[in-house]
Amino acid sequence: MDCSCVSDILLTPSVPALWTPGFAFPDWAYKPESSPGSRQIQLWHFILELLQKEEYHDFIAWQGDYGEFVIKDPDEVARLWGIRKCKPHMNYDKLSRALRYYYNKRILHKTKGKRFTYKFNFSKVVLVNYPLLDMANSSLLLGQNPFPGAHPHDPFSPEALQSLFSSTSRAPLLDRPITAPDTEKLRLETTFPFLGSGSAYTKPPALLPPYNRNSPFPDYSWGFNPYLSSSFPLSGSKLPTSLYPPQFYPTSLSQLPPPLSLLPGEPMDRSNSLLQGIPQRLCTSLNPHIVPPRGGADLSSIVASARRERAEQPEGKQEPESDSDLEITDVSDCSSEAEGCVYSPPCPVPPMGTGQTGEERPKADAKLSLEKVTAPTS
DNA sequence: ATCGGAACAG
DNA sequence: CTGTTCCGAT
Repeated sequence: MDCSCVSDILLTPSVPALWTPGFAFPDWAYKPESSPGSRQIQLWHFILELLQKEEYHDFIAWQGDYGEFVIKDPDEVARLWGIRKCKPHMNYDKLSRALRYYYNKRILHKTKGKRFTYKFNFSKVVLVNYPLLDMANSSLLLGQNPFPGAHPHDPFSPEALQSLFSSTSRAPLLDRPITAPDTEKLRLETTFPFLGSGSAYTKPPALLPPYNRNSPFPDYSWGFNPYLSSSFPLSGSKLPTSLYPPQFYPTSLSQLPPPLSLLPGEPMDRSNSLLQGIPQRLCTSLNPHIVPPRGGADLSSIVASARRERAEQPEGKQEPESDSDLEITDVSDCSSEAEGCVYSPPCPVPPMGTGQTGEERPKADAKLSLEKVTAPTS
């Protein structure tokens, strides 16, 4: 029998087909690898998604320090994971094993003493996915507080994370799904060699050349560097620049609507202006050469962050081994028929109600008011 | 509960 | 490579 794992949280109504790219996982990030046996969603990614939806807060939720989450219902989470991967016999024991593999990769680590509690290495996972967060971090390094009202010292505060991960707080940015024919995958490894596997930590980030010096890339002052698209020429040097095409950045950060208040049980009105108060000048001051007006990933901050994360490593288990290559892979369902719904713009309405395994509990309730903003016909 | 080795799958 | 499946050890 074929487990119809087509439906999944990713496809539930809580996530609009045109999920706002830019902050959370942009649709292009989910694009399936056009190679046979395209990869499937990764566990950490899946976890992040569960975490992001309130519907699952009974099973898994943020708790404790930033990046820390607790699996309240291991069996349920395992079940969901199993559904997603078409592994009917999945259980927490197995899922946790997979989770443990993340330790060495530093994507996760265990919060000792707390049952079923793990913690994300957001400086690693998030930064590369969330330029804005990175920006926040950057500004912190600059002694500024990008989030007036937010924790001055916690770029990864629960509030920040919540709002960044929450699809319900996502503001529709520029639309235009970047499904450019050549926008295949973007390996972080490619973008951030020092975060990638292989050369991992043996290649100090600090050694990366400044991005304007002898840059192999032309000066695309508007932020989007075509070189980052598909055929990223890694030949000579791998230079990180702006991680995302311009449409992934808000025209003006201050235009972003305030993130919905989330994180039940925690006072967080103050974080309402999380993404609003980011001074636009930061965008330019951080990376004047590459991403002037729209903000973007700042290399130095990422580097700093990566380092900090490293130092953070408790049992200095200097793993010369591969450190995560947080590849953003596709999230299409496990069936080879990923064509059905690739979770991207063309993705129609989640095929629910039909051949569901009946195990899912959609809990439809998303009342997203995300209107599709069609290109601001500039 | 948690960990991590080992074999194995896709 | 990312898990999945087992499993003995702690």
